[in-house]
Amino acid sequence: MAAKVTIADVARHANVSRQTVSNVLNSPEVVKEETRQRVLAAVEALGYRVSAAARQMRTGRSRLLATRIETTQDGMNVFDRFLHGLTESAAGSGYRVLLYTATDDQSEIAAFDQLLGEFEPDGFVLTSTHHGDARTSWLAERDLPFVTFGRPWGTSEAGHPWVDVDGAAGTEAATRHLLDGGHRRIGFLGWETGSGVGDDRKSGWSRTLAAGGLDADLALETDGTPAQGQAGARELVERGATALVCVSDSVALGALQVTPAVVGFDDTPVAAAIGLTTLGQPLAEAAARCVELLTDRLSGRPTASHVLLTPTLVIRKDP
Amino acid sequence: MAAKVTIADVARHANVSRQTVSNVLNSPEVVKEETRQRVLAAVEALGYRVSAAARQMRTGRSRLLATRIETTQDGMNVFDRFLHGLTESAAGSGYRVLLYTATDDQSEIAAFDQLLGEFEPDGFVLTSTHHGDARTSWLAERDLPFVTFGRPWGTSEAGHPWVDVDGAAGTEAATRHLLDGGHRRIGFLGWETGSGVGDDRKSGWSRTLAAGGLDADLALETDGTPAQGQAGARELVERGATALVCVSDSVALGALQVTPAVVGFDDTPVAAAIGLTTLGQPLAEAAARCVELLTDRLSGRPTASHVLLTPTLVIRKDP
DNA sequence: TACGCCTTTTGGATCGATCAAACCATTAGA
DNA sequence: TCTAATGGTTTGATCGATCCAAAAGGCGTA
Repeated sequence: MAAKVTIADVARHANVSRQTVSNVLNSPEVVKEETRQRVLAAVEALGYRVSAAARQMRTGRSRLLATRIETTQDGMNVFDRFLHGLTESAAGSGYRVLLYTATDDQSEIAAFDQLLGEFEPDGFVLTSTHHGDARTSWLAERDLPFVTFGRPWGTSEAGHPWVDVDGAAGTEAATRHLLDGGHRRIGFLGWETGSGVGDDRKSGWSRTLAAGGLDADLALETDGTPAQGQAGARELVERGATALVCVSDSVALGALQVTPAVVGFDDTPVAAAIGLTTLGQPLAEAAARCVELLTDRLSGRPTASHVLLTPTLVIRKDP
Repeated sequence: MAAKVTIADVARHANVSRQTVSNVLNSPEVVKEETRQRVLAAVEALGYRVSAAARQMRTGRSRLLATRIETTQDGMNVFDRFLHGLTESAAGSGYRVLLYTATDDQSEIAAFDQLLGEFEPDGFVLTSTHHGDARTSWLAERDLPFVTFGRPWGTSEAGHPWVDVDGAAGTEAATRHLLDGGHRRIGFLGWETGSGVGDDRKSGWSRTLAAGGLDADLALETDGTPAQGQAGARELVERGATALVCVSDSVALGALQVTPAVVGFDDTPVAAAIGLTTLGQPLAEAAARCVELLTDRLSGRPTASHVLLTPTLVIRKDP
């Protein structure tokens, strides 16, 4: 294994001092162009890379972003694609993604505490925000940099930057698509009331029907499984529904057993595989925006307070 | 934000020297029990945690494991569950998982090089091994610690530790299950020859039929999509097949449009959602074994050369 | 009492990068 | 001519944990 190349080696090779090398890398504008070139050539020649540990020692910044890797409950989630985008965007800004696991808010806070003591990540990216989220207040109290993918539900205060996908806009597009297809009795299969995401998605459906002068009375709550999706779909169809907007692909999958005019949400692999029309979230962009908000804040640049992205209707069969 | 607690603070609080605190944490056996207790109490009281950066500076070990986050091609993959297990097991051994992205072997090697210079991960976990894998030889040449999830295909040398799931054993179980169900003409839908994983899975099917005195003649290659799965299934059924073993859930999904007696591979969310019988990989255990092999090697303990796990047949409907 | 042996503790040096401040020319201003 | 300012570069000190060599303390034995 090649011996480690330090900043002193580069300095020697370029006939300058350590500090000058450091300046070339961190504040190029204070170094004379000719020297800069010479140092860069030495860096190249020796294959020098800054030691993250040594830099962190001195500056207190680790260039690490921490995020929780979620347990795939029903597996039809979207997190892995988000995580991929996050890793890619972070790398583009010179950051790396560090993973941790947690089972609930409290254990996640414990993970924050431990990570901050050991690896000192510069920031956190939180997912699955929910009502009464203990994590955001814990981080905010300590003035630690973080972004959430998911808006802060419940609290009126927008105390921290967030990125989210506009669920209501999505279901509005879905509902309009079904209306365009000639449907007039369009139902909605949702989650239990109180889930921020679920309520948001439902609102897009109801407001679109209302805008069209139609009753938004065909709605049912489910636990999110295909089984309950199927049962719910059966009931709504009996009550006159000819088409259904669903809160997730998982629910839609069940509904599809009852009627073909179904729109799901999330564009999971399942939807692609079975040809289900659904709403795709711009996950790579969401991840990029998360990194952007966080790194802006970390470098003291003015930070947008939040970003709301619009999902795309992916049409796979005629309703 | 609370000021950082250093080892010197702990030493002062417990009325001992820095070195004694360090000994309590790293070589407890050399410290008198009473002193040990006093130091641990101080650690607890002050909420002290070792600074990973400072330790790494001195010892050269980062307690970081790096792994690539894969792009979900057709999305029906298994990697996210493996990654979750990896993060959890690593944490249990005092390691953290650091992510990077890459598009091919060469860019992954570039990522190795960069990471080794900057964050100095103690080891790598590689997935998706394949014939002529440039990554393993690069790492092996430099004597860097790594494990692969996936056996080294092609090369006879077992030069590095690996963990894999026995695909042949899986398809053998699947084929036997179909035989038990009364089927005698069982087909196989695979990938193109040359894919190590695909050939392995096919071999379990053919050897089981051979052992039962049956011809293993109903086999076709596909590109792995549901579309080709469906086309292939149609052809095999025309040629007399009454049941099909498939190389993946994705292929099985297509085959399912043709005949109900289908077994998939991977137990993806799709399989669970549509009630497909399939082979589940013990991903959490595979991840745990990867961490075990790697940390054994890192601490100089004797290391098993490899681990081969057996998949489980998940029966969801009668063939 | 002196000596050696063993356990436990101590102070200094070190890892590599960056900060703060000093240094050296050279030029502009009084 | 002298001082002040400027641009460009260099020199020590530092971050926190660990390694190293060596000192201090306790105990038993000659």
